[in-house]
Amino acid sequence: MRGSQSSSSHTRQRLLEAAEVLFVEQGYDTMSLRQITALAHANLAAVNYHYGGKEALMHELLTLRLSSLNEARLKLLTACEREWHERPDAASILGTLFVPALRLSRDPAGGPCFMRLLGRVYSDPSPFIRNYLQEHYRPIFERFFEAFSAALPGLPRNELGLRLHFGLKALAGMLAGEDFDQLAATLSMGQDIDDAELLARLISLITPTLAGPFGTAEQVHAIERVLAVADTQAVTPSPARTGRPRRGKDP
Amino acid sequence: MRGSQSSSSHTRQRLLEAAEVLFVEQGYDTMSLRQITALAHANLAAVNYHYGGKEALMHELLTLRLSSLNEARLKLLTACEREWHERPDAASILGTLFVPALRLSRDPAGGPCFMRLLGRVYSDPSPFIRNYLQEHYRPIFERFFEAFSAALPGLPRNELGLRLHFGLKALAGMLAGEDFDQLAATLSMGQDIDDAELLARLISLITPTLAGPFGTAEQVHAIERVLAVADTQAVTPSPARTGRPRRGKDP
DNA sequence: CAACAGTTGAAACGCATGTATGAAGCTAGT
DNA sequence: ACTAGCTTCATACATGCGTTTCAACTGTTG
Repeated sequence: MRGSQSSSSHTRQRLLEAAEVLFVEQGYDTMSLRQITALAHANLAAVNYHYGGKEALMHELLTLRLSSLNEARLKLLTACEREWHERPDAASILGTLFVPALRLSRDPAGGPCFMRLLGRVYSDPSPFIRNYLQEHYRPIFERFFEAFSAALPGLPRNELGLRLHFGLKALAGMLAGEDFDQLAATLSMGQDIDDAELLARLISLITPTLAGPFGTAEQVHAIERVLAVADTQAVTPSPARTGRPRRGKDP
Repeated sequence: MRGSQSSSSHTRQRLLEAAEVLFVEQGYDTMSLRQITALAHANLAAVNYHYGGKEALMHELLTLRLSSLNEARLKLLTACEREWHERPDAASILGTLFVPALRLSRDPAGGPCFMRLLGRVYSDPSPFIRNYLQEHYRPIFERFFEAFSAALPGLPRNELGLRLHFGLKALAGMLAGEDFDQLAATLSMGQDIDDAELLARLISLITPTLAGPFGTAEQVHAIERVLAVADTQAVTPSPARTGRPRRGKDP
């Protein structure tokens, strides 16, 4: 009955690996089944045969990479809340988000470029990826949102949502763009620092956005001075663009 | 010779407006010429006839919307540097970036949803949009980079680039996602505040990222505590996924 | 009126994508 | 050996894209 497909079902694995590489480099929409199957030295139909379609393949990849990460995050947050006698502050909560990610990025089980994958996932514009995250990880997002809310009392919930959205989106954009090692190199500035300090520097980019005051008197004053200078400037007259139709393209 | 095409060359205008709406809502790659021409009640071939292609249409739209903005930004920065007797600090420089944008967003000349357009432009993943920004606005980006560098001495240039990339990308992502008025409503928290305070609050989201210290002792300590808890947790055994091939899709 | 440049219209082209089909190849189990 | 089942292969399909073509239409000009 069975036992035959195990011989060369390495194809399944190679397809997954190829998909991971191409997804990290290009994103979901841009990577094509023909690219994937070519990189995996497999036939075009292989993806549909082994997984049932492009989305199913991606679903498998995402589940493989993200489920253990988010499990670890939840466990870590819960453990910190239980073992400590105080509520975790914002920096600690960010730590429970980043520590598991950093560990997986160095674990072969996390894949060859885990951090860039993470960045892609959180910043990919494709509806399918969006929907996957929405469906699978809204509970854990809400869990961490509540933790942040408890750590930052006095911050209205919509304001907190705004700032979280702001800070984490920026982080995802950076991770997607460049290798994490490169980011780490910039953050460590050539010195040899340990994980705690590295993560602390990364977190220091976000915490001020979360906890910082908004609209200090100094800042308001600075803007008022700029506004005053802007008022002195004449209103730029719109150049009245008048374009003519032209056939074809002009090389 | 002429005079005939002016009768119903409103088509050109309508195409531009439709492209703007669809670009703001979907981005460059996702919006199709068929959508644009349908929304503009024009023929499919109209874009190629009037502009020469999709990219040329977009080029016209971007130039129309962005050239005056960046002109105003440069003028304002230069004016502030000249009129003041001190170098502008980071908040003021951010002000010279945001004040012209805020004005244009309230000026009919800026288009119906200027802020969202701005967000889209700066966060669109399409190579064409990227390339347009790179080619047309690198000088002004470098101009402002130097200004920030002067305002934040002691910050290495690559570290500054990292933080600017971080903060401005996050801002663009937010503007693209939701209407600016909605953002303003959240920032003002229902109260009635003037432009200076509104912009100050917006800027307060970014300045701490730019000027803040990185890796304080407190933060390092917080991370070390999280790392300690993480070490106590057993390494999660990977659930050994064994999937079987399945033909077709399962609805 | 007739000729003409500008504009619109409907249809097709070439290309790339994800998916489906059916024959051929291969590897066991009897 | 041979048959059954899993896997691969080449190929075709339907769809959507940007672009092109050319005929029909429009309003002005000589």
